[in-house]
Amino acid sequence: MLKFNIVKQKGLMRTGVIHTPHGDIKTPAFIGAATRASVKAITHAQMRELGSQGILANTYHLILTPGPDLIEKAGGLAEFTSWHGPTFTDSGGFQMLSLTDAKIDHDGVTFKSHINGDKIRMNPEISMQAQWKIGADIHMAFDQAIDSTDKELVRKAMIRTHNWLPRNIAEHQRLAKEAEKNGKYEQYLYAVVQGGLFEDLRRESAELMAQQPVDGYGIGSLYTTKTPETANIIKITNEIIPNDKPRHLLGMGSEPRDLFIGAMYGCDTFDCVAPTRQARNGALYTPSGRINIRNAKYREQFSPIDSSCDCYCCKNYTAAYLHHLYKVDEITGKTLASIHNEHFVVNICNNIRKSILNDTFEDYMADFMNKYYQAQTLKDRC
RNA sequence: GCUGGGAUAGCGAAGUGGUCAAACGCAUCAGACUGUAAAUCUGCCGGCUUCGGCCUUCGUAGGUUCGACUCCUACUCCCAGCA
Repeated sequence: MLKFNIVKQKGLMRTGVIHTPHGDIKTPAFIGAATRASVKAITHAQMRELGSQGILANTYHLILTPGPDLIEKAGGLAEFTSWHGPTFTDSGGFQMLSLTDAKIDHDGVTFKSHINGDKIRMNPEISMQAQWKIGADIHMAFDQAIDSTDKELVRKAMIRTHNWLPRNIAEHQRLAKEAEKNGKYEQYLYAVVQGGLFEDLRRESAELMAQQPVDGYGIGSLYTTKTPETANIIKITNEIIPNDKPRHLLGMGSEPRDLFIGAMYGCDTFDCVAPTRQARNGALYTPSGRINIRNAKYREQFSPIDSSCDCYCCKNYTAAYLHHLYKVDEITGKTLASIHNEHFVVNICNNIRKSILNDTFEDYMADFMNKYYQAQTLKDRC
């Protein structure tokens, strides 16, 4: 079983430490999205420097290339990437949503490779086998992600996820025994709760998941706290799943607010592509809100994006220089901006952790929200 | 000086009698971006606007025509070749 120590808890919210074979993760923590075994535009050394505690890669993408066998041969994801720290893999379940031609059946899914059109078959067993070879510390059960307000569709995806869970667990346990025999490091499995934005479905899913012999939980198919039901769904889910296991809020974090709400209702780790993707596209986070570095007003701002920020970008470069790099499409600009955004969200989680320990979470959150979402009403912020 | 080609919005470039404020690309200006098919996508892009339209444009000045970016004349400038 994955070791998870809760250091301090208040209601659902807590701070703790997840002990993985490749190191500890102090929670709450933002895990960098490294879909193809790379946090886009950022080196792993830079990730360490900005304070990241873990990265999350995607099984589907790594099956396509370079293939799980190769990563296994390299010694696993942490070794292969020279990240050396804690790692997660997503099961490939999200690609059922993002790849429009995914054909889903009772056993699994057939994807058409977005690279060369090859048919790629995935199911719980295939995903588990691939994840064990890729060798991240924490695996996600193969589930069906869905983004729909059609309750029947959401229910079907949930039932499918439930049906697949025992297969995920059985295969995971079989592979764990095999690994133990071969002296390979331990790897752990999170079950993924589904049920969309429907409270009754979420309860049903969480109750079923709570009974399972898994190491932790992913909360899937939630996307943004802009949708008012989201916060409550996180809350009721975490009220049901076991308190003593870590919880990962899958893919949610396109708004800093998502992290506060997730942490407030008991999520321990987060991942999202938004900080790096938005950075590449010129949207940078600052304490007073998101900015677009391409905007003409930054042409002559000879001070950092955020002078209170202690990331490598803000310590060394001006907004005017970044603006220029974006205007001429120099890749360094994307790197600097990605470092800044990734640092921003990693830092929020660090501050949340400290504020839980100091009993100042509410103040920190209120202060952050006021500054970041200044133009919005209090209701919008929560 | 002669001959030929050309001059269209910030730039490049379509359009060769009406459906043209004018395709398309770039640039500009702004917006969006979920477990990443995303260094991507969208909008704007002559002026004004109560967003329905109104007004002024296609080197300059005239002309033909119901009607001209499109045809004719002159002029200005650019390019190529020949003197």
